[in-house]
Amino acid sequence: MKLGSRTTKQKRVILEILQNTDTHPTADWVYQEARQILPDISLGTVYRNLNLLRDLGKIQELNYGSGQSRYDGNPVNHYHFVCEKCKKVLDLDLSVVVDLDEEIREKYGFQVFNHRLEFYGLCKTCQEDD
Amino acid sequence: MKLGSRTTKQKRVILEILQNTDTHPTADWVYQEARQILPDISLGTVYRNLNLLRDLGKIQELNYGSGQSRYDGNPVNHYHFVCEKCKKVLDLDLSVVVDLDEEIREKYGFQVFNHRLEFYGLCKTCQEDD
DNA sequence: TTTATACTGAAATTAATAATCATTATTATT
DNA sequence: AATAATAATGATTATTAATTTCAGTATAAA
Repeated sequence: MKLGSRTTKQKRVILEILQNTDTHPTADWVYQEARQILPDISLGTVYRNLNLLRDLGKIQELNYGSGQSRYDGNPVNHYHFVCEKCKKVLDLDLSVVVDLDEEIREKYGFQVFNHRLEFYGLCKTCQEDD
Repeated sequence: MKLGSRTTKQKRVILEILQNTDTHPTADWVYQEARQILPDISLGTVYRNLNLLRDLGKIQELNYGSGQSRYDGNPVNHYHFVCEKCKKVLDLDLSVVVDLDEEIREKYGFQVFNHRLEFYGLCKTCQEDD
């Protein structure tokens, strides 16, 4: 038996929470949500499973600035917009630019696994009320 | 008088250290370097000035994963490659794709200030010794 | 239906960063 | 130059997010 091989209700609930939101929540938000379903779940278990699910490639961990990590239930690469005022992270429907990976491979000889692209600015609602 | 208005030797040394390296160092590395020149400088002062210089737009703070922040003495936008094995952060000489900002502005109505693009993989030396 | 061990909750621990505060140094004003 | 106002400092403490520990529990293989 190896790490991450057993299905537990905690693991299942955490993954479901992430797959049913597009808010790219923090570990603590996931914890609060999980408690609604499993009142005795601990924050440590949430962190443990978030790391596990990330390592298994089922979710993505996002980092913007030096704040806490955010988690994305969509494991497929896509880009994000981060509002600098309300701090919301929004999914962008842009075609992923794969040719850049190739350009770097050729130009520098690096092996490129993936890339991340994020945009920073003000979302629609935050532009209005300023 | 307002915050960040006075020139101190600590501030000058920290900025010079960052401008004379391309290693995108952590706060602690900057601290160790600064102590060679100013033995009594404190880590708190290093953090304070890094935040200040970032807010003044003279340096950039970089975040890859949930580890510690890295700092870039080049305030102009450019892209990075992060080696997942040796953790080195390398500058890339790619033309900045400004048209993407415009595309998002049009498509979503967001005001875009800037964007970040980073590539993850294995650098040349880490590809060899695996 | 026993056995091996992955996973858990609770608590303690770590690591990075920020805040506090009395003192010092810088700049503006006399 | 001397003085005054206050930004910045070093030293220390506090905060925060995240990880680790550990005895007990639950999962799944035998």
